[in-house]
Amino acid sequence: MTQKEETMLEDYLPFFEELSETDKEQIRSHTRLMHAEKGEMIHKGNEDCLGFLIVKKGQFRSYIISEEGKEITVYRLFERDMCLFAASCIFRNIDFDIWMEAKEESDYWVIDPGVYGKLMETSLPVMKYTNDLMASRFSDVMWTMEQILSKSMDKRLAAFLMEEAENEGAEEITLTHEMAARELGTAREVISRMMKYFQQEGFVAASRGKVRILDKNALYELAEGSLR
Amino acid sequence: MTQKEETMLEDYLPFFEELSETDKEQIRSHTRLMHAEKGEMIHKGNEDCLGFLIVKKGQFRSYIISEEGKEITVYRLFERDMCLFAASCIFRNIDFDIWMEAKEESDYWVIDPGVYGKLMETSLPVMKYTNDLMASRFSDVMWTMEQILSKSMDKRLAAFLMEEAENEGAEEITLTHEMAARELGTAREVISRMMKYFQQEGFVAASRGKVRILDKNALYELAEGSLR
DNA sequence: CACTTTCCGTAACAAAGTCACAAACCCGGT
DNA sequence: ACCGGGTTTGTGACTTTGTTACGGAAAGTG
Repeated sequence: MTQKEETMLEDYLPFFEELSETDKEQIRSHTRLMHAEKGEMIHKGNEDCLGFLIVKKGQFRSYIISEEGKEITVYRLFERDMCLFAASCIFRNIDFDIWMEAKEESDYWVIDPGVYGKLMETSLPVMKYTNDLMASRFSDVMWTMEQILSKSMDKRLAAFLMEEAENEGAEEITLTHEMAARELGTAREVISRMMKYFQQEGFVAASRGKVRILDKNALYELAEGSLR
Repeated sequence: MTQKEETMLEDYLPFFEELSETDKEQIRSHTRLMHAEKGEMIHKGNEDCLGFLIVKKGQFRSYIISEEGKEITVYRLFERDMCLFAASCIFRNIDFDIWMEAKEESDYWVIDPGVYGKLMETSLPVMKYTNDLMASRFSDVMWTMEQILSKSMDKRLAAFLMEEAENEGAEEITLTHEMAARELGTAREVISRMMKYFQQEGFVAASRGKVRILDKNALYELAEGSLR
């Protein structure tokens, strides 16, 4: 790892300055900078215990998956976001499996779970930060839960399309019906039907694997209350 | 608060022995023993900041509620369980509203949120315990999410009925269709339809506000994979 | 008992999920 | 350019779940 990268890692960790010099060194020497291609899975349920994760560049989606293979995204990670659940082995009370996939080409740091765990057990600022992070993800999941509970699929899809356009910084987004279904925890056919409706109404134009947003306002009105 | 109650509170808090004498005294003097009648709501979304909660006796359900009034239970609290979310004001990253209701006549302690918050900020064991607790509730919620995502309503209802029977320690449980619907996040009519089916199949016998389990094995088979 | 409230049953319809299959599209190889 | 195989989308038929709108039965109250 180069000096430049080290410096940046420190910037990304809010508690870094509060650590002792030995702890800082521990982190520096047990952090890997990694790279993921678009679509690459970096964490698969309980198959591994990767470590504490910091997004340097790019975007990830965290999702759960049922035995039958049905997926739903529970939260997203963007630049500077961090996640504990790829290191669930260091938390004895966590017994769910989460999957993580790069939404685009991404760079991320991984702090060794053993090192982070030990640090957490001995440093109040780190433990506090960990707690804040957990609370933050908790809120994400609760938000998702509320959406599932109370919003109809057309509203959720409209919100999702707007977010994707926002993320990509373009009117046209790269997205198959299958992908949207996985995000929202529904079936591909349901998305197809709604896309057909959205097209008929002139909200979007679609071609294979692409969706172009035509009427932002109409989608916005539909999505009302489902936007973060 | 009598000597006897104080002694018991200490038994319920795993980190108590690790505290300084002044911190112990802080907790002792800022904890109230409270009582709730069956059906009583002890926490309503963001209306209050009750404090850190410890169940002494009884049972609570924590649920979320949509704008339209649709509810779903996200986790339960039993004897010795604790909960942070009635003190969400001390966590800046928590921005969801949770409601809590006594499922039966219950006794519980409430530690003042300010005192708990301060203690947490200064004591590593308390912060660690808080973190464990958060992780534990997180797991509960993720479990609920998976159920919603992948289990059909009949399986979820079967599982719920068996749990209720387990909790009450009896074959006959006190439960209206409305109550079951609120637990599972569905509509009363859906429960009615399924109860009718369960009765026709001879799984249960029902009368107004009561359900008696007749065929435990059949329900168990249905519920397979939806039992905690 | 009459009256009110709560609980349950049900029909009719809408939304969403499942299953099955076919058509359209894209890409690489010839 | 054409062919072939994989991927993506379209669609119909059907099931399950959610919604709306009732009415009636059961329990509680004065």
